[in-house]
Amino acid sequence: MSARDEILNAAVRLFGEAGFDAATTREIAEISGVNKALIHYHFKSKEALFGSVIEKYYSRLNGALMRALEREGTLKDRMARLIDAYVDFLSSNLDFTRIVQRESAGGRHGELIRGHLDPMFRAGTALIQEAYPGTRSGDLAAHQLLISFAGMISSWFTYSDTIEQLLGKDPLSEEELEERKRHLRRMLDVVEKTVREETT
Amino acid sequence: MSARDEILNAAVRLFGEAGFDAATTREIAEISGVNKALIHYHFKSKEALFGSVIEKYYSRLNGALMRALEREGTLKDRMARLIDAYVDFLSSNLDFTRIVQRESAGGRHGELIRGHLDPMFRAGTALIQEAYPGTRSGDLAAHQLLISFAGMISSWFTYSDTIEQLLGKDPLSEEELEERKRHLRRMLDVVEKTVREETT
DNA sequence: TATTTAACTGGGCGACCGGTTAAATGCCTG
DNA sequence: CAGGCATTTAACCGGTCGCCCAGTTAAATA
Repeated sequence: MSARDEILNAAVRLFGEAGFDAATTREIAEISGVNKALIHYHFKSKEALFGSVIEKYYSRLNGALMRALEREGTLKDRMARLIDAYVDFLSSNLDFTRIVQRESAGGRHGELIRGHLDPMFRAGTALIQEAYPGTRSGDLAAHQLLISFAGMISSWFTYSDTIEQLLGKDPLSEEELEERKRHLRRMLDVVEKTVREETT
Repeated sequence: MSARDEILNAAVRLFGEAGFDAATTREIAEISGVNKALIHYHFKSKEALFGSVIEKYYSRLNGALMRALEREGTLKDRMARLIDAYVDFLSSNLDFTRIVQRESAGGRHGELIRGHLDPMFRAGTALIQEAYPGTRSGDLAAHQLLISFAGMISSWFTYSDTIEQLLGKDPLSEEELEERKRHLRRMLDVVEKTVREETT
């Protein structure tokens, strides 16, 4: 692996574990087995390094979600796949997940995160509204549903430590993640049925 | 107001706006119109000050949720009130909301947050399981439902900036918050009906 | 009035941070 | 083999941070 990639890997790990401020370029250099001056050679600054990390992972996430959506099937099937793909991506990139959660909460890098989140949200609401015209307004409006499902998904990771205490099991294990996915599909089921009945 | 309270108010604001690391004791002192050494006189350290802030607001949150639960009504009514009270508290304490969101994501203060979250989650699951024995396991298990609703509620604040871009309206305004509450109550409606039917 | 106690002040220290510089070296390729 | 890019080394800087300490003020207590 190139030194540049080593730096990126160490960066996402440290940013995820400690947060942007507490993560030092010195430690990132140490972990990636690279001199700290090299970080400023490849990336101009700590901020820019952070931006590269975000860019890299959002690009991957976007690809994963697109792939899940583009395959054939009913909208409900594609949505179920979308949820699965989202859960899979977050659980496979826990450091990134933590970074996004921390920084999207009104941090200095909120703009960066928002720039990636916004088109995804727009695409999502448009998709729902096309299939279910009843969701253009009302208690089950498309944007409300989207935020709700996004929250249901991310909360499993947000509260993972608390859930572990609660269940006595690792919520990030393969089994528990599958159970969470079943729950989410079931919620989709229940909501979709209601929305469908209201439209007709 | 006592100097101690001034410090606490400035602290929750700065911790919320900038995060623990970026918030400096000097600026907290400046905002609260107090000498910076006084912070270390009243609270022993920056960490301890942070702990006092968390303690203060979780104590209030606990009180608000308890009050919402203890009033009479069916379980569903009490749950709807619980959701309302949670939304009201978060929207009235946005700095605290941001702090919790940031720090609960595997930060250095995760333990502190978890210590408050854990008993609330336990009480919540127990409540659901008592009323709906069917939620002791399965796709709509009590803990899954609890995490889902917690996520639905907090996500409105987590993504508030993105939602604002999306809707062109302030999601934290009185009107939009009421609309969000209606959505949440509707989700509760739909889910409760399903769980009730499955139990019988 | 004398003494204690708590609240508060100003100054500064030591540590660490991100970033810079400049010279030297390894390494691949044309 | 020449040239250019990647990387190392090591010293350094300006700035900021949390925190500590000696001392001051003022009100309560004896």
